[in-house]
Amino acid sequence: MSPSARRTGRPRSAEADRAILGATRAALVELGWAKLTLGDVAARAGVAKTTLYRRWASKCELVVDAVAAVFDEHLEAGDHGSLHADVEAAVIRLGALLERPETGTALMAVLAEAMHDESLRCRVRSAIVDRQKRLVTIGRERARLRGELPREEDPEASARNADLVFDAVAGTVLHRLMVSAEPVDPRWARDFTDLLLYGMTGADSGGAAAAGPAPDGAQKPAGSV
Amino acid sequence: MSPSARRTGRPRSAEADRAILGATRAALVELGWAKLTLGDVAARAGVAKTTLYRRWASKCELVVDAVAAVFDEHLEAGDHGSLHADVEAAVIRLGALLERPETGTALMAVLAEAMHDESLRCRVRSAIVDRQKRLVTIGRERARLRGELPREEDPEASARNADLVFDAVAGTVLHRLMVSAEPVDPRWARDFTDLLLYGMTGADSGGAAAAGPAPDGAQKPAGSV
DNA sequence: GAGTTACGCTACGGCTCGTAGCGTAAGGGT
DNA sequence: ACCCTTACGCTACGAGCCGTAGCGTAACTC
Repeated sequence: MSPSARRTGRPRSAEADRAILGATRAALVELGWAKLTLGDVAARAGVAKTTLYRRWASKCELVVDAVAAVFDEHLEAGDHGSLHADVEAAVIRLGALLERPETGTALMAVLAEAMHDESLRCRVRSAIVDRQKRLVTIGRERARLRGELPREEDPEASARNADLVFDAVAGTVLHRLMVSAEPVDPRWARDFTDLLLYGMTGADSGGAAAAGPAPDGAQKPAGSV
Repeated sequence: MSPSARRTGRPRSAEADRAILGATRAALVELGWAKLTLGDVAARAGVAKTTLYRRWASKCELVVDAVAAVFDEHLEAGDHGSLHADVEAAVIRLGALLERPETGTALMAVLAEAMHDESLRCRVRSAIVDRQKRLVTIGRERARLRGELPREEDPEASARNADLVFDAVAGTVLHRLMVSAEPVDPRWARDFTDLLLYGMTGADSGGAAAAGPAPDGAQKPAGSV
């Protein structure tokens, strides 16, 4: 089982892997989850159907890997100077990622199927979720060093809060795109970031100005740079 | 097509409808979306497969209706006395709804499929989303009357904010349950409500501390009843 | 070269799909 | 009561995809 156990024999074609995953994404966009057939994927990828079955046991696992590859390409947690800017950038990045027709569709379908398959759920978690969640932890740590967030003594409470923020960011963006079916444009990203940082009571309707929103987008409170 | 056009002939059995929708939910829990077959649903419901096809053109539409029926049973926007209590109650209610294995699974799968089917997306929207969204509008209106939220002159901005809050509430709860796979328990509901109302800077770790802006809603610590 | 593993190809039983055809049940119109 | 209309249950069917097995060949290690 160890990696060295596979030193002998003909190695698996790495190009076949890439072709299959790419074909999976392409087929997903054209056909959708329900009509996606593994035979079709194999044909698009130019490999035999049996080759595909030798590597992935089910449609779900194949799609998870296909999507995870896209997520991995867009993993970054750059420092944008402030908590507000970091959150806003993460929202934009995640939105752009999920706006790809292949990504959102596949993710939703896989998550639905993972409800009945514990191993699949673990696969999703390790391949996608945990990696994204790390970005939240990093961003919060940076904000704490900047003094934008209070120090937290209790590590367990800190983890709870990180999970909460992650669910809030990822879930809201996902819902915006998948359910409400509206784009994650810059204005929405800013509004949402304001909501996340300052809450409904402080961020609504342009914040301080109850008389009307300030279109010039004057930075709301003192928090930003 | 008018309702009066169907006055003649044998009427459709309302009981068959209920049996089919119930059987769909049951099968969904046991088998999941992928393995759910219409033939199986028909058998469980005690109706002929052809009867099922006469009413629903596809698996998606059937499941949408099956889930929408559950959502309809739990639509309420009771006044809990404060914006905080209203939001918290909505989170709990939505969480309980989506915690049912049939509901969450089905919703995710249907949403995934709706990416490729505009008519299906409309069906989901009118059957589920819009009705839930109305609750947000009602709650915000009540909060405005209480003075918990500022008045909003611009109806377009108000609608934008309502959509944002809806995406935040529904999306975060959905993500918590489907992706993070953790329960919506009372503590989480309270933490999330705090986040929504007072923001990351004000709600974290129970302190209005540090550098964050002081939320004008000073009732936060005493908020939990 | 011998051994090992992956690949492409073909073929197959099994299952589900969605539809068609038929006879029957349950209402409305006169 | 009688027809008309529509829905129902049942059976059967072609079509498509699934997932596997078997075979010969290709690629790489020792």
